[in-house]
Amino acid sequence: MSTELSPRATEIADHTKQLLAAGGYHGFSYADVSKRVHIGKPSIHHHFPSKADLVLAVVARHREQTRDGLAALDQHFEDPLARLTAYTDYWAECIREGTSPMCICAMLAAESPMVPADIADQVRAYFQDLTAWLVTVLERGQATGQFRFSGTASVEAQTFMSMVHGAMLTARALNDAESFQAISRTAIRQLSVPT
Amino acid sequence: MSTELSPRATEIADHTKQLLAAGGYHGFSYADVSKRVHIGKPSIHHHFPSKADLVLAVVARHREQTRDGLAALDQHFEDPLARLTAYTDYWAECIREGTSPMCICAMLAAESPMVPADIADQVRAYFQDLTAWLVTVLERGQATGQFRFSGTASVEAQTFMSMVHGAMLTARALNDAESFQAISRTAIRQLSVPT
DNA sequence: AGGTGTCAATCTACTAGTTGGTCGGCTGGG
DNA sequence: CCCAGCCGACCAACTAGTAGATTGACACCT
Repeated sequence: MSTELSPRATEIADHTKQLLAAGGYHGFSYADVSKRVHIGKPSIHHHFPSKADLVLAVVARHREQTRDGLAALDQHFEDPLARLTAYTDYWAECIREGTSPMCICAMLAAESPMVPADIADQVRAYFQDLTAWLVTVLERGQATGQFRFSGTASVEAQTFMSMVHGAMLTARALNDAESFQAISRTAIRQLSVPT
Repeated sequence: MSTELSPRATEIADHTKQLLAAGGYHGFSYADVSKRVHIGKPSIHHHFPSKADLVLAVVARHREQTRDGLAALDQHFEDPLARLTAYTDYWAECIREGTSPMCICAMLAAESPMVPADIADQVRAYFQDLTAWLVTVLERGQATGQFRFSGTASVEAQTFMSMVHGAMLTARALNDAESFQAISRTAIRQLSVPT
């Protein structure tokens, strides 16, 4: 099911993900990747024929990792509020530590008019996956009476997702990793029924 | 005060802004600009010595335009809720019509680690300007009893701003301009006291 | 056990095209 | 005369991508 990648290919994909998070599709080159992996430039073409192939593989991996991560999160937490908080806390740590300081799909969404179409399709699918998960969390929270919102769960989920991705932009613009956490907490509080 | 630009320089800046909105700093070249303005590539260097100069000028212009736009909006509307709605409606139309389908500062914020430092500084200033304006609107709305929120006005403003920029990403990713409007309305509703 | 074919992985050397940027000269209007 | 505006020609560096040769590990057959 999940496309198996050789160890080297995995290494290349991981470094590409970092470069992608830093500067987007047009912000890195094969030379950048080859320098980081300590490998010749043509060797990268051996593993991933074209740049589009490489980035596509990275995005596909990111979708899998996200799907697995959310599933694991669902197993650890029953409570909808705890799930939502765990999700934003995960990103807060990524941003604070500097490991993946930004979601690559948010990055590619911004560039989406200037990116190969099949990559844009994967990015759209990621946004739909994430929205779907948020819908289940929000609906469950509405059922337990922890969340209250007026619109459909779908639009409410899109709003929350937008806030998370926007908070990544804000944290970057202000060069202040902590603001992501503050913004996320506020967004969750807005959904929560006052205790 | 505002850096006067010659007609040609203005034309160049306007086209650059479009290209910037489409693909970000690394997503366009001098050749792209020269093709659109129907002018030689070196002529652009005559008006803006380097790419950094060009983009810096475009961002500075965008800051001015935003400042003027928000001031005009403040004059037209007294009501805080009306101001907030007018602000998101403005962007909703830009996105729907295709004129500036995305805020260039949101774009550059994403790329900010890979962009010349003085441009990143301007982008940060834009985010601070916008936050400051939102703070005044939110505080006024809190005073009139139209808005209710639990955190500080500053964090609440950052949250709203993040939601707007994130909604631009979502609209792009889903390739659905209408979703921006739906998300914005939801965000405003979350702030509003139920009537 | 020894030879042989296959194949992934890597390299050096190269391509054609693009990048941001420079230089010197041509124009037309004040 | 001067000077802003513009252009053709050029540059070094970089872009994604290719060609061809060299490794070394594994499998298969005798």
